[in-house]
Amino acid sequence: MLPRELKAASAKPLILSILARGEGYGYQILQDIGELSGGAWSWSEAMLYPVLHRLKSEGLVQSRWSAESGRRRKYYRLTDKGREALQIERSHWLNVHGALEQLWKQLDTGTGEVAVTKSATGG
Amino acid sequence: MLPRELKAASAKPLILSILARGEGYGYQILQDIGELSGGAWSWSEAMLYPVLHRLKSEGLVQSRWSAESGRRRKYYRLTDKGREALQIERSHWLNVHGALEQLWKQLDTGTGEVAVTKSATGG
DNA sequence: TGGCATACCTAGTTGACTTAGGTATTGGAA
DNA sequence: TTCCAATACCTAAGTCAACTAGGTATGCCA
Repeated sequence: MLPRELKAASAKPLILSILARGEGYGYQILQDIGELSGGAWSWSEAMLYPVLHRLKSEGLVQSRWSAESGRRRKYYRLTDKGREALQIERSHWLNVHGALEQLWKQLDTGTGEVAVTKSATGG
Repeated sequence: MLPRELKAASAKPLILSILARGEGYGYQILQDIGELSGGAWSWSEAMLYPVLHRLKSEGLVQSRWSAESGRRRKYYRLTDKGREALQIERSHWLNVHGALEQLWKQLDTGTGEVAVTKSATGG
C-alpha cells in the first residue's frame, strides 16, 4: 500500500501519461494502473474520478460520452495543454528523483558522511 | 516551484535520506535541500519542523539539544527503525518511478499499445 | 542600539485522499 | 423472472498534512 502522499504526487503524471498513449475511460484507466502496479497501489474509483474531473477543469483533458459497446462510457483524451502539462510534471518528477538518487548513491557507496558534491549546475 | 503533492511525497524520503548521511539540525537540513534542488523547491521552516516532529513521533529519528557553537540547535539522527523506514520509502518511490518510466518509454519510442489517430510527431 | 541571519516552534486555513455510500446497464445463473 | 456480479459513473463528509502567517530567541556586526 502506497503512502497517501506518494499516491497524490503520482496521480497527475500517471493519468496524463496513460492518456498520452491514447483515449481512455475511467474504469479502463483503473485497470491499467492495477496492471502497472501489480495490484499494489489500491487505486479506487473515488480516487480516480475526482482527479479526472480536476484535469478537465484545468483544461488538460477533454471528454466525450460514448455508448458504442452498448454500455455508456466517458472517454478522456489529452489536450495540447495536457501534453505540455505532462512534460512539466515529468520534469518535476525527474528533478526530485535525481535528488533522491544522488542521496541514495551516497548512502550505497558511503561517500556522503562529510561533504556534499555540488555538481548540479541547474539543468 | 514543485507541485505541493510532489513536495509532500518527497518530504519523508528526502529528510530520512539526508539524515542517513549523519546527524543534522533543522536549519542545516533546509540548506541541504536548497542545494539539492538548486533553490527551486522553496522548502520553508513551517514545512520542515512539523515533518521532523512527525518523524520523531513515529520513532524514525531521535533528537538532542546542543549548544556547542554558542547557538542552541536541535540535532536529529536516524534510529534503526528510521533506517528501515527509509528503505521502505525508497522501494515505494522506485516502484512508482518504474511505472512512470515504463509509460514514458512507450511515449518516447511510440510503442504504446494503442494506435493514435493523430500524428505522433506533434509539431 | 538596531538590523539581519540563524534557529526553533505552532494555530488555523486549504487542499486532496479515504471512507462510505449512491445510480444504472449488461450478462450469466437459479 | 429474479438474483448477483462485473462494469461504469458519481459525490458528501471525514481525515490528514502542507501551507499561510505568524511568534520567540540568540549571535554578530556596525
